[in-house]
Amino acid sequence: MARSKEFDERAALDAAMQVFWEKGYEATSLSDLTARMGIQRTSLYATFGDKQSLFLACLAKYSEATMAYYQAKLQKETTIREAIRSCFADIIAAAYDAKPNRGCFSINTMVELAPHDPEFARITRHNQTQLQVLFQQAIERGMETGELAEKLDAAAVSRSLVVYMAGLLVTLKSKPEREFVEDSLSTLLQLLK
Amino acid sequence: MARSKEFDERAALDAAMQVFWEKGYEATSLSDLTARMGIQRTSLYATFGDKQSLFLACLAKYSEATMAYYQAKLQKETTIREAIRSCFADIIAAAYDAKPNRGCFSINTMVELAPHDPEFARITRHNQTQLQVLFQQAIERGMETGELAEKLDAAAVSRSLVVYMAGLLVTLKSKPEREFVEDSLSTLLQLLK
DNA sequence: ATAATTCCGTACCGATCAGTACAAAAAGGA
DNA sequence: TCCTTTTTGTACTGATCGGTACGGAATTAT
Repeated sequence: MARSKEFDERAALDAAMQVFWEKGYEATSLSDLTARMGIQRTSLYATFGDKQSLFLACLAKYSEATMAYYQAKLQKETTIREAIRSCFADIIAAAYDAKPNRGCFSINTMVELAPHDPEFARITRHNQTQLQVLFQQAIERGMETGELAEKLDAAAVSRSLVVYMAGLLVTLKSKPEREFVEDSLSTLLQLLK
Repeated sequence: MARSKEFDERAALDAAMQVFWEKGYEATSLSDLTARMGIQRTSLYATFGDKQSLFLACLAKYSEATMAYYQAKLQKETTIREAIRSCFADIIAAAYDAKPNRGCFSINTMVELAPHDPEFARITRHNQTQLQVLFQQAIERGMETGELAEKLDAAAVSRSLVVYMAGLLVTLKSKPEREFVEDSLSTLLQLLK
């Protein structure tokens, strides 16, 4: 038999995800990846395939983690309204903490790759839709419990929320005044009344 | 004296803008630029400086044109509400016509360059703010004429609008179902009631 | 210990990148 | 017509890109 791998595949994939998330696809070089992953070029190709395959694996990993995060968050808070507000507030808080501000991996990919590649358009569109469904289900729960008004169109409102979230993630990349995004968020949440 | 330029500087700049708008900064090569601009490499450097200088000139040209477009649009329509709806409706319509979907040059730049370059963060943030002011002024006019409710917070609502617009431009890059974005838009415009 | 098998490190591939040197060509002023 | 000045086209620079060939090192089974 042969020797076994000397590195942790999951850890390496996670490191690659960080690089792609921060720099995007084109701006990330194979040297960037191997340096951060702590493995050699040859090992990378043998384990993850070429650059695009690795990127796809990273994006999938990110999507799963993110969906699990939002699913948990939307069920934990005391009220639906507060849960949703908390999702957006966390995004704002993270943007002013992190350096540099990475935003959302899926949204970044949507901007960089979706327009020229139908496969990436499909994947990122799917991620967006998954998130919208989570919001819709949360809103519907809120309507059932009486927390939210019965007249709400849960599908339409949740669609507004995810479109707005994409806008928030993008806008934060320019480091606007906190007041700017916080005012916009407060206003948006009036849609839940 | 010497010979005069053989090409139209404005036309060349406009051509460069189209390429950068469509492909972004990094993905655009000097060869892409010279091919579309119809000039030689040397002429490009002599006239516009290096790649980044040319990009900045293109972004400035785009911003001026876009602001003029929105300023005119927000004053032309019959009602403020309809004028604003029309701004967003045009974005949606353009996204399904154009191939590929270029979105907004300034927003694209915000995603690609702002996180790693404070100068680009400043420029794109400024563009975003300028647009927000246009919306705010329009809303204030609507409140004065009685078209819109007096209780509106024009600044906060206009901030929501531009954040949402960024989200719309980004979301459209994944070619979602029209229903998706149209539902979200109808819902968002309830903020103007 | 030895053989078999897999991983790892280096060094390289052709292609392309942004940017430039240089000389021929062209145009204006005299 | 001739000289000066600028533009233009070609060909090149060193660097970096994604991807790979290949041999030595390490590890397991025999």
